[in-house]
Amino acid sequence: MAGINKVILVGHLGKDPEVRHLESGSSVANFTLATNDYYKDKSGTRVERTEWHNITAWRGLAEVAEKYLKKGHQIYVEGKIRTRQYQDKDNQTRYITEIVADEITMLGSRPHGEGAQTQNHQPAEAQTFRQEPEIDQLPF
Amino acid sequence: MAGINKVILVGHLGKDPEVRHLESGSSVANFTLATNDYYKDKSGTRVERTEWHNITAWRGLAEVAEKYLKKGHQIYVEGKIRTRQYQDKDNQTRYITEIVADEITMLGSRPHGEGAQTQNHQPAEAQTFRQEPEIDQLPF
Amino acid sequence: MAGINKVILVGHLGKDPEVRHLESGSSVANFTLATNDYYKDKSGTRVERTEWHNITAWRGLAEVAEKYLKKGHQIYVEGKIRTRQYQDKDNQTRYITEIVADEITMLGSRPHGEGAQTQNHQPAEAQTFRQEPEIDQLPF
Amino acid sequence: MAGINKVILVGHLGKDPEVRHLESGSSVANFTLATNDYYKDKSGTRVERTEWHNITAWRGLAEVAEKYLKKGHQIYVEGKIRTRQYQDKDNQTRYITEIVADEITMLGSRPHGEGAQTQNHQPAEAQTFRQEPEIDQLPF
DNA sequence: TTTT
DNA sequence: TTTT
Repeated sequence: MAGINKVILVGHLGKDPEVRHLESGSSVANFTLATNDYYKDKSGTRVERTEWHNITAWRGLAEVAEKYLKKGHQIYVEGKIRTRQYQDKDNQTRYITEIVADEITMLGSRPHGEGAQTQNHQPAEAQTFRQEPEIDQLPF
Repeated sequence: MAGINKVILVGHLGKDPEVRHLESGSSVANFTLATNDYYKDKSGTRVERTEWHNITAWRGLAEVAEKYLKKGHQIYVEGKIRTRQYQDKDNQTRYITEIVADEITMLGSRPHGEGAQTQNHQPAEAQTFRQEPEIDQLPF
Repeated sequence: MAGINKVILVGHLGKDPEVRHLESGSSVANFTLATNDYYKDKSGTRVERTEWHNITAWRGLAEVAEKYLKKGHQIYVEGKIRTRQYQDKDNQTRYITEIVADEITMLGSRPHGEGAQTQNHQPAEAQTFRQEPEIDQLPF
Repeated sequence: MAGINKVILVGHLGKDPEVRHLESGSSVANFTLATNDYYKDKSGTRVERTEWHNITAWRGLAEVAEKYLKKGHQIYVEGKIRTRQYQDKDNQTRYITEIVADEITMLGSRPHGEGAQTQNHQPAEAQTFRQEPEIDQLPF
C-alpha cells in the first residue's frame, strides 16, 4: 500500500551548496537549511531552537541550486525524508537523514536601496523550481 | 526569523507504540511508521522502497497512541523534524532524527463482514487527535 | 515572484467520478470529496462539520479516477486551489473554487472477511498516482 | 471518520488586512493573498497565472494581521478551506471559498541599505504566529 | 518492523 | 453527496 512522505521547510541556507557532477552525468547538490522555532518554557522565558536539515537536490534542481542559491538565502523546500546508512571510519553502521528536494522556491525579494544586490540576496528572477521526473523517479 | 518545519506522513505502524510515563507527569510514545514508495528503474522494473520513520508523541497524543494505535494500523501524521544527539555506548556523539507528532488521524474504516474487528483494524470511533499546546510549546 | 499554492486533503468521495473525454484528447474527472471536522462548541457539545471540495483531475489522473475511485472511498489528494469564473444562466459572473489534483493515494485496505470486496472498498492494487507533467504544466 | 483539510500558501498580500472587532469580543481579519504560478503552454510561451485567495484570520491571528501585515508583504499561511453560503442582493444563494488561517509566518527580511524600512517590508521582529485553540476549536 |  |  502506497504512502505519503512529504516535508515542507522554510529556512535559510547555512552555507553555499556543494555540487558534484557524477560520472553518470547526473548532478547532485548538498546544503544545510536552518529552520528556527521559538517557544516559551515553563518559566515563561523565550527559547529559540534551530533545527538543521541536510538537503539533497538532484539533476535539474542541483543545477538550479548551484546557480542561484547562496548561504543566507531564505527558501521554501518541498521534498521527502530519506535515511541512508553508511559505514563510518571504524566500519560501524551509521545513519544519516536527509531531505531529498522535489521543489525549491526562492523567497524574499531584491532590496531596492543602496546596499542592495549584496551576496546574500536573491536575484530578481527568483522563482519556483521543480524536479522534473526522470526514468528512475516515475511513480509507476 | 521564524521558519517552517513540517512533515506529513501516511503509513503503517511497524510495531505497537511504546509509552513511557515520565516522573514529570508527562507521557511520551514512540513507534515506527513505514511509508512505501514505488518507482520504475531505468530498465523499467518496478522497485519498492520503504522508508522507516521514528515517531514521537507527547502528552495527550501519547495517551491516544497508547490507547488506539496498534502495529499495522494506517495513520496520517503531521509533525516536525527534530534531530537529537546522544552519546553511544562508546561515548561517541550520535544523531537520531525523529518526527515529533502534532496531529494523528486514523485512516481506513472498520471492515463490515466476518473477520472484522481483528487486531489490525481501527476502532469505529477513530478520528483526528491534535496535540494541545502546553506551556512549553506556545509559539510566543 | 513565484509562490506556493498547495492543498492536502484526506476524505471520502461523495459520488463516483464523472469523466469527460475532451476533443483535444485530454480527459478530465470531477468528483466531490468530504472532509469531516469535529470540535466542541462553547457549551461543550460535540459539533460535526463536513466540508465539501470539488476535485478536478486531468489526463492520467482522470483515467485513474475513472478506473479505481468510487463513491465512499477514502483517499489522500494533493493539489492546488483554482478559482474559475463563469457566466450563470442569468449571464451573471459567478465563481467556483476547485482543487486541481496533482497526486491521489487510495487509503485503507481491502477487508479480509466475509462481506469484503464490496463496491465501496479499494482494489488490492491500490496505490499512489501522480500527475505526469505535460507540456502545458512545466514549471518554466 | 475524521479527515484532513490543509492548505499551505506562500504569496503576497493584495491589500492591507481589514479587521473587524465583533460584539462578542472576537476579532476577525480579512485580506487577499496572491500566489503566482508559471508554466509553458503548448507553443512554449511562458504564461503567468495569479491565483487570489481570500484569507480569514480570527482572534489572536487577526490582531497580528492588523499589527504587522501590509499590502505587498510576502507571507506563509497554513489553514483550512471553508466554503460559506450567503444570500446575495437578489436573495440568491451564493458560495464563497475562504482559507481560515491557523498559522502565519512573515517571510523575507529587512533590507539593509538606504531605502530600507519602507512600507512594504516586514519588521525585524517578524516571526511565526499560530492560532491558539479556543473553546470552540478544540478537536475533541 | 508495516502495507499491497 | 462521504464517513463514523
